[in-house]
Amino acid sequence: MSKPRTKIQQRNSETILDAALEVFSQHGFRGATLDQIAEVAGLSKPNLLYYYPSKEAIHVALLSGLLDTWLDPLRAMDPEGDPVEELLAYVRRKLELSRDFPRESRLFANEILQGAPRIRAVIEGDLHALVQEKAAVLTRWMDEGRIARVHPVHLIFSIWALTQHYADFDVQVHAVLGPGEPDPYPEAGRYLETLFRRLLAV
Amino acid sequence: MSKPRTKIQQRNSETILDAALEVFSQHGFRGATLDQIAEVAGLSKPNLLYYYPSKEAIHVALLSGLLDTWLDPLRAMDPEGDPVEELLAYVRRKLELSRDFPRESRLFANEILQGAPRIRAVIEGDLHALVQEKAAVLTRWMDEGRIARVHPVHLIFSIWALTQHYADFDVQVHAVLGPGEPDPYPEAGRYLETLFRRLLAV
DNA sequence: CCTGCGATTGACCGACCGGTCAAATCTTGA
DNA sequence: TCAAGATTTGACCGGTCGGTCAATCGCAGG
Repeated sequence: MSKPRTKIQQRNSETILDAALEVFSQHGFRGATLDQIAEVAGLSKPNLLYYYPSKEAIHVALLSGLLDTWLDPLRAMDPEGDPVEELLAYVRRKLELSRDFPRESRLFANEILQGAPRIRAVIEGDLHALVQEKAAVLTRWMDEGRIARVHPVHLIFSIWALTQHYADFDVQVHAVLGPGEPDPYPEAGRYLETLFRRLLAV
Repeated sequence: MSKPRTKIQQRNSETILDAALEVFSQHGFRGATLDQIAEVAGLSKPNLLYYYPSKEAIHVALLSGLLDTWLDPLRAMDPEGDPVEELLAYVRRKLELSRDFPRESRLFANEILQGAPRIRAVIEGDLHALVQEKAAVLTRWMDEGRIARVHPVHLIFSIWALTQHYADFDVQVHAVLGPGEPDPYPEAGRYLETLFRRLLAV
């Protein structure tokens, strides 16, 4: 768990992780090769393995570093704030993550698609607990009549699904919209705001 | 394009495609191996290549066979039917596809995630045309005041995202819900019906 | 200048990959 | 029955994979 010490170690470790993110998110774990990652990173393959003991170690480092960032917006949902605004802020922040970090989203999607072999424990542990905690907050808001009553966990699922879709299925989104509209995110933001406002209105 | 002729060819071709679906949907194209597929199919590797000329040919056969099935529910949306009921029927049918054919959904997700290298042409052609056609129908319905005005293509995206989520992220869904509720689909169906009824209500 | 250690790499290894091929086996119809 | 074609497979090939290792490079401190 100790962080890199020298400047060179710091820099190369980050370079490798960034290159690995690029390659893993595009080809999946088994589809990615160390040679590809090394080439993108501008390093030799043995040099990669000087900083990380194995291909899997790079992947794990990437995933564990990512999970916190990914869950932060949900953690930030304030139980004492205005329910609709808190939820919409979460939707907005999550959509921004898709727009600004599509590679991270796809890396995560790849991992889950393949049965989450390397992060199942975290998903069944931390993620499960966090969602259940926030679902309780949502249920309280519904009990207080501040948002409409829907299944709280499926509400969270729908936020994930709708926002991540724009990163994970980027190619499809652009192909279906056609070459006319290059950036779908502004319209997506408006659409999702409408959707959740109407869903949650009491 | 000619279909298998003898009974044996028919049976083995299907066996291979089913095994390939199992393996490709779980590991992606590059992550899957012919040996794995052969083992699942109960055939030898050279025997696989007697029926399909290459690994890629199996994958393409799978994808092209799948796309029609996948798009049929959207085609079935009747421009002369009741707007809300037509849309909800589409949502329901799409959710049933996720429940009954999760491997197909994951295969498709894998392909799109990796940039759709093998079906980009179809996506930019047939799929684009079909969605634009149906978007025009939705726009007409909005003009007639029969459903609320939202961006029609993003409406279709949201149906895809919300329904496919339950197949593609199956592991996450089950982990987050916990071992208590084994089948999320009934609740998902109710949730999505509520969501789209409220979104579309005029 | 040298010395010592962190950083880097060319060459290589065994395993596995997609695919080939000749030979063997099975099925069918005259 | 039996020849001919369809089907099946063990053995194998060249290439690529993740990973190793000894040798080298480069730089900071004395």
